[in-house]
Amino acid sequence: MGRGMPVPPHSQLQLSDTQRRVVQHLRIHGPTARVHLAQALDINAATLTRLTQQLGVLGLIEENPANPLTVRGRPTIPVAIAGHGGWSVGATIHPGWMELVVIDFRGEILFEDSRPFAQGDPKVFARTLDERLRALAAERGFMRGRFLGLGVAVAGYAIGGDRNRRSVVDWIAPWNDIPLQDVLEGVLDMPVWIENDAAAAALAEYYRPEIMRRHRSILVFFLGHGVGGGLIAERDLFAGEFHNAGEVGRLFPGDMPRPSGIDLLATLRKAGARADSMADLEGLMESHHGVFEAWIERASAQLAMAVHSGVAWLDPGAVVISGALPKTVLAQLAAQVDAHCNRLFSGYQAPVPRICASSLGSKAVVLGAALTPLHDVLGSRGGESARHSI
Amino acid sequence: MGRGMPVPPHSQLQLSDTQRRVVQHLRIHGPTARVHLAQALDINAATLTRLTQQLGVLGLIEENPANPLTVRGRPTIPVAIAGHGGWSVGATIHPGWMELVVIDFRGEILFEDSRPFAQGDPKVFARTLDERLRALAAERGFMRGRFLGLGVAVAGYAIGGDRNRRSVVDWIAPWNDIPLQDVLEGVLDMPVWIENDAAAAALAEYYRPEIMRRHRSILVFFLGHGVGGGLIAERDLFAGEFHNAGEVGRLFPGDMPRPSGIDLLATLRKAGARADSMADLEGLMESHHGVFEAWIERASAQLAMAVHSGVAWLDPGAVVISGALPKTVLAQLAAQVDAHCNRLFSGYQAPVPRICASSLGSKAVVLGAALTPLHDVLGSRGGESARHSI
DNA sequence: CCCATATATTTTCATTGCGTCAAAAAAATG
DNA sequence: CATTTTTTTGACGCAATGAAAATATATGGG
Repeated sequence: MGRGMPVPPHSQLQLSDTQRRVVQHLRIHGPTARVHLAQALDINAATLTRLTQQLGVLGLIEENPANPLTVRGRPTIPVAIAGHGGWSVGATIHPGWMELVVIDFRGEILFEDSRPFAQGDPKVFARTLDERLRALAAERGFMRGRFLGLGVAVAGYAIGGDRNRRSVVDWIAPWNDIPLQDVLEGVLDMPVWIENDAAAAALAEYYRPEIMRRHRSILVFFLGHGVGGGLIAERDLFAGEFHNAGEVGRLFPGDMPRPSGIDLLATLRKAGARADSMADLEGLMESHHGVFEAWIERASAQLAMAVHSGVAWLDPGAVVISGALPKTVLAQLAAQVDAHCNRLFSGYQAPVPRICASSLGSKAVVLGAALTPLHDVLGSRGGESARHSI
Repeated sequence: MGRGMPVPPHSQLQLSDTQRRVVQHLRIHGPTARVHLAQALDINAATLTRLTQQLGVLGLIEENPANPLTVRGRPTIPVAIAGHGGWSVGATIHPGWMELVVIDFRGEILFEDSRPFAQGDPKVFARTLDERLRALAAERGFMRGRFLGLGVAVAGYAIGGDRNRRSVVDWIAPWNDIPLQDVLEGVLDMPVWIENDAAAAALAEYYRPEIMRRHRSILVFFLGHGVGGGLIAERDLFAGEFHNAGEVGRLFPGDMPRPSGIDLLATLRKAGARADSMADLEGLMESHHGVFEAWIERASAQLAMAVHSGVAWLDPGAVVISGALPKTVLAQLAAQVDAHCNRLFSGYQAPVPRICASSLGSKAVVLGAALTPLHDVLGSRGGESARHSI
């Protein structure tokens, strides 16, 4: 796996269909010997050698230490997604602060940071990010040319079928209805992807090996400031005709409380607790056990409705309940939704999806943001397609 | 567009990616001159000439009569999907009778037939079909080698994630949980596709030019014996992880009346009308106007719920209400569902889907069955992929 | 230790599909 | 008949892939 021609910056990376297939197989099945890759992908061994060489030069894959031997003959050397070939950045904005992660091509988090950010202006956001990245390049050797791009997760839906122009919640009013991709790319010199926060979370949940290995399609809920959904169909993020697939917040009428993190906080406050932010939740669980119980019961009934309809339409392999809530809360929610659904699905011979809780927690959104470039360039069919509207 | 080498039977037809792109463009945009095709598909004019030659030899496309001229120079000759290059068969089974259509590559119905069929046995079904096709070959020159395949629409959901093994309604009990594709292919010597009836209907609705030209994703309801749904995502039939996407019958609890054709019949009978089959509906519309009105009101409220959730999850470009009901009934249903949904979607800046009634009526299912082979071989990405369960 | 055997990987060579270019042919108008 | 535009054809190159031969690296047995 030598080093020949100079490698172009990753921001211009474009893989062929076959190359993408190899990468995707490795991502799903983990380190694999070339023979088995060839077999599984129905690609000639010679072709496969060339493919792995190319991907090696690009820094996308590397050879793993050989397996302990079991048979005679030349031993297999598994190849795997490379850990240090390049990076992707994810960012998202919260009320009053911003979050940032850098991941490698395996999807592992190399660096994470969150800092106060009161200003709404997206240009200031981009400049702050840029600063941070330059500092990181100096401190830890994250070379600029090796960044695939930046994914930004935004809490808001697409307007006019344009994924880059969104109607956003009030605390980031300056982000409303402007061409976010262009604005951010104007400041940062790397490709930018804009994604809905729940959709990003869905991508992150899907990229967990235990999910990806088992399923091709999943449904994800993310309970945070509101409640959102995301949907992976045939291993790809499903956008919908106007880029608003998964906007399940709409399913819960505005005049009733929604099953969201904010709503749990409000419920706790009403019960006399001091709950200002999601970070407080963990600490209140013991003292306000009953309030949590009641809320979980109500929220799970609401979620079960949305799960039920989502499953009927999409027939996913799994449903993941994710969000900025304590893990035990998510787990209880998942269990109760599961119970509700089992009742609804009873007497039905077809396979039904597992309903499970996320283990990523609130990190799902920003991680998913970082995975967006990765997924688009290295994973899904299109590449380039998802970044530009129409 | 000459004729050179002997052409292989269509049952083994396999198009390259580029060939498929050309065919798909023609299907969506109608007859198109080669210059414009080359431009739209970003394919070199020389390459395009070669592609159209190949597709011409295969009998897939043909030259249309030239357009009236507007400018100097050699006039453009539009090419179009050929009408007589080959055929596809669709079949479906109803309580007591079966339905059959033969379509050409444009999707036009060349022949349709329905005949009593009391027996449940799928082998007898296949033999009856085979007989009928042989007779047609003799009478009307439908040569066997020019059949792409047979699509069979079945009212039942897939068991165990196998699209060819289904849990079916009681009046075709012998079809239950057997490998339908194998059984039918054992009798008929052509490739067989098995599809859910509502999914087939969705395909048929999608292939109407006014839909296909405008949208990439749609949601379809089919009201017949029960209620079913089908879903086109990114111009492809979406199957779900276990091949049961669109099973929206589940959304309506079993102990309540569902918004189906059967339910309308039952409602009419309860009101004293003599309504034995869907064919009677048309005649009762005047005499039982009030009953229809009331039913439509109730059914549209039920449907609106399912539409609402489907739209929230999938964000389709359009929703089509189809079924074995009189057109005016479907139209009224669509209008009322639309009204309901507009209420639910109000205050939302994103584009919302049109909700419209089908003009295909009960024919949608069998037509969609016939389109299944066409779609899989000539249209969607895979080709071959959808016919075999993983 | 040396050699036959087994298996994985790499190299070499041929084929195919498609893009480019340039030129010719076709079919109209003025 | 000159001009214009589309379509066809031929020559050629490149990139991707497959088939077969060569090479690498192990085991196992004398």
